Amino acid sequence: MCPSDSVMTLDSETKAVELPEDHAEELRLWLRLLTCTTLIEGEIRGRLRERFDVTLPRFDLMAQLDKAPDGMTLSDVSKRMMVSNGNVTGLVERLVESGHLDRRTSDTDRRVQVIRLTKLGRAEFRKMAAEHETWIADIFGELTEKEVRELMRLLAKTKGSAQNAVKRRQE
Amino acid sequence: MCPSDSVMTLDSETKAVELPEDHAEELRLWLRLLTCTTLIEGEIRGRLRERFDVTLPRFDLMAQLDKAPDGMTLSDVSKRMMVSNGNVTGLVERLVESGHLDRRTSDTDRRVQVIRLTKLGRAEFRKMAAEHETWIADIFGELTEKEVRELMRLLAKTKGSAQNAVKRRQE
DNA sequence: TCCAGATGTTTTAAGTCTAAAATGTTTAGG
DNA sequence: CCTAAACATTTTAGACTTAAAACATCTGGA
Repeated sequence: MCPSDSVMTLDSETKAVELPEDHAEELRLWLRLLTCTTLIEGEIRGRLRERFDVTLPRFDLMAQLDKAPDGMTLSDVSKRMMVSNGNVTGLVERLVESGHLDRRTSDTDRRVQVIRLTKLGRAEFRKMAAEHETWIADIFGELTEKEVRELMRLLAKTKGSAQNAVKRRQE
Repeated sequence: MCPSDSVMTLDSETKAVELPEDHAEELRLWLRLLTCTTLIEGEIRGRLRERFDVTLPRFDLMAQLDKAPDGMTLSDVSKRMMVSNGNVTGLVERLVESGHLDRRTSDTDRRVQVIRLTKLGRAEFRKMAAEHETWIADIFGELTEKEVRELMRLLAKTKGSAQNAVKRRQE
C-alpha cells in the first residue's frame, strides 16, 4: 500500500535504525512467479524445437513482426521484447539469413533499419502460432475463466507496481 | 475446466474437422506473466550488478546452497534451478574460482560432486540476500496483503496446471 | 562375476543475452 | 553553417543457456 515504506528509510526523527521488516511473503511470491514462467517457457521452447525446429526468441521476434505489417525498427523490437539492442541485431541477422525476415534502411532516416516478415516468414509463423495457441490453452487449462480474469488483473497491478519501482530507482 | 478439450481433438463421430476455438485470453495471460517476470528479473539483475557486481544466475545458485548447509549435488542444483546440467557445471566452475563455492567428490559415489558455500560465499550471499529482499518488497509494494495471497494461490494452481501439461506431453 | 542399463557430470557446438564502447546519422541551438 | 547532443545500430567481450553426445561410475540381475 505504501511504496516508500522501505527498510532503508531513515526519515524518522525518533528512530535512525533500520527495522528488520519481514518480506518473506513477497519473496515467496516472486519465486513462484519465476517458477511458473520458467516452467512454461521451457515447455514452449521444447515444443517449438520438436515440432518446428525453431527457437523461442525467433518465434517471439516473428510474433512482434506479425502484428506490424508495415514493419518495425530494431529499436521498437528491442523495446517490445525487452531485450538489449545488440541482442536484436544478431537475432535479426539469423532470421534474414534464413529468409524469414526482410531488412532495409529507412528512406527518411539512414540510421534506422526497418524489418518485416517475408512471405515465407509470415506463412511459417502463422502455422506455428496456431499450434502455439493450443499449447498455451493446454498449459493454462485447469484455470477457470474467472481465475484467468483475476490473474490478469493481479498481474496488471504487479506490472504497474514493478514499473513504478523501476522509475523510482532511475530517480 | 476441461484440459483434454483441445482444438486438435478428433474423437467426435459427427465432426472430424478441427474447431477453431478461441484461446486469446489465455495467450494474453501468458504474455502478461512473461512481461512481469522479464521486467522484474531485469530490475533485479541490474541492481545486483550495480550494487554487488554479481550476476543473477550466480545469486540464484548461492541462494540454493544457502538453504542446504550440508551441500547439494550438481543434479539437485540443476533440478531446483530448472536449468540444464551443463549450465550448472560452468556456473559452479566460476564460483569455485572466485572462492565462493567449495566442490568435492562424494565419498560414497565418485560420480557425484557435492558443492557448498564457503565462509566467504555465505557471508557475501547473506549481505546480498538482505538487500535483495527489500528490492522485492519495493517491487511488489503496491499489492495488498490480500492480493499477494490471492496471487500466490492462482500461481500455485497455474504451476500445477502447467506441470500436468508437461506430464501429458511426456506420455 | 559380468555386464547392460541407469545415473551423474562434463564437453561440445551453437545460439542467446547483456553492458559498454564504437560507429554512423540526425537534429537543434548558436 | 557548425557543432554538440541525441539517437539508432553494431561491435565487443564475456557470461549464460540449451540439447545432445561423450565420459565415468554405479547397480541389479543373470
